Amino acid sequence: MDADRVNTHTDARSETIRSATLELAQELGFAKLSIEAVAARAGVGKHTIYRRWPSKGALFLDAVLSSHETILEYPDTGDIVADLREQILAAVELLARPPLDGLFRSLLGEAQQDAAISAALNERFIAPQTQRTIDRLEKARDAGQLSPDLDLELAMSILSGPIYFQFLITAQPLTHDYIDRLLAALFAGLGPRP
Amino acid sequence: MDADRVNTHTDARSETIRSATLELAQELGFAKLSIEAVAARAGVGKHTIYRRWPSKGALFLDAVLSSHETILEYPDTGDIVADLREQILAAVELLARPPLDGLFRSLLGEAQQDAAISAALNERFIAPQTQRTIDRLEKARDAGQLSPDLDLELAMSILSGPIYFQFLITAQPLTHDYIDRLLAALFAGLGPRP
DNA sequence: GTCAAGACGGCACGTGCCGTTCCGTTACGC
DNA sequence: GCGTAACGGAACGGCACGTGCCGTCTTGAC
Repeated sequence: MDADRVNTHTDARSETIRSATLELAQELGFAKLSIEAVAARAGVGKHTIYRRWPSKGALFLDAVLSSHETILEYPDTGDIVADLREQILAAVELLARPPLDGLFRSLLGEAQQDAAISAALNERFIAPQTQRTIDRLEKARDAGQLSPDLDLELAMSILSGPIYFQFLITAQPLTHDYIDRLLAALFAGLGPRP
Repeated sequence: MDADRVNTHTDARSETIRSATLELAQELGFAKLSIEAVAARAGVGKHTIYRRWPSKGALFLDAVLSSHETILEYPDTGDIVADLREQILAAVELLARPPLDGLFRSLLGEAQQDAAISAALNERFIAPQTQRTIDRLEKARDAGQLSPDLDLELAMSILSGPIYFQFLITAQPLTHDYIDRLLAALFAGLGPRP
């Protein structure tokens, strides 16, 4: 993707703007966030913002993702279920709990209405996260812990989908217990055990 | 939920407004939709719209959901996998393909930023749909086609989650083949077969 | 050391839509 | 036939948009 579509500059002024954006987003929510308010809070002209980011959505995405580059690495203890559980819990604790939950939800919402945001979100967050999961699943498959003919991209959807569904669609709480029951059901399969 | 939160009036004028809303949403997308334009298209004063719906989002939700009351009923042939497959395909064909896909995506996006929309969407669409799935799953469990200790709400998340994930997050196409592979993997389970 | 070029903060502008108010007209219940 | 309520339409103040135009400050080439 075009590197200019979303600003990733590291100069101090860009950092100030990102901080002001995050502050205001926490205070007002994404919907009521305005470029004018960000400029005022950051002590910066509006031009300086428009020169760096093409839209409010792009600025917001960059601010949110830059603030937590934490790579949510995958543990590898050799036990795929335990490792998936740990990684999912870490992601849920970070993204589906205060203070980030509202911002992350807004980000996913905005991506539904702006193709550029959707693409940038995929490139900077979803795709890398997906790839790490697939890499870990591949090791597990090689170790005989997964069905040998399992499509790993499909497995990724199966693992992530119910979490996002709970987060975005039904707005039910993502408890540790839910994740344990989810993993158990997925590995056992829906059908009756012979 | 408060019945006034989302208008469901059936008078002719409300219907005209809903139609104008859908037309403009198709032409411009939800983001560029405005109450002023809807009022002009419908030949109606803005007050007449504000009297019926509290926000652009509420009007949009009502317009989209009212236009397709199609209840996406569940077939019951006795074969749970075949029935799930058919119902999922019907839902995907209706909501994830033109002309409704963009509108449905916008609706889910808006729900992430407006709690009232989220609640109304759940009440009018998500919850009923969920309940129909659970009812069908219960029959299947009683017939011994599902693991007897399966949590049916969890099963609902497991079935729907990957579809929504593909639709909202990765923006990958929802092919028939994908759905077949999804169902196969879910019923077989992720773990190795003994 | 000088100086041109560019980025900057600040201010103002025209535009579009918001949600509300007012006005004169129409439709309907009693 | 009369009063009430909803109506279409126009106008309102307000806000944020994105874009100009200032005068200042920074920076790098020579």
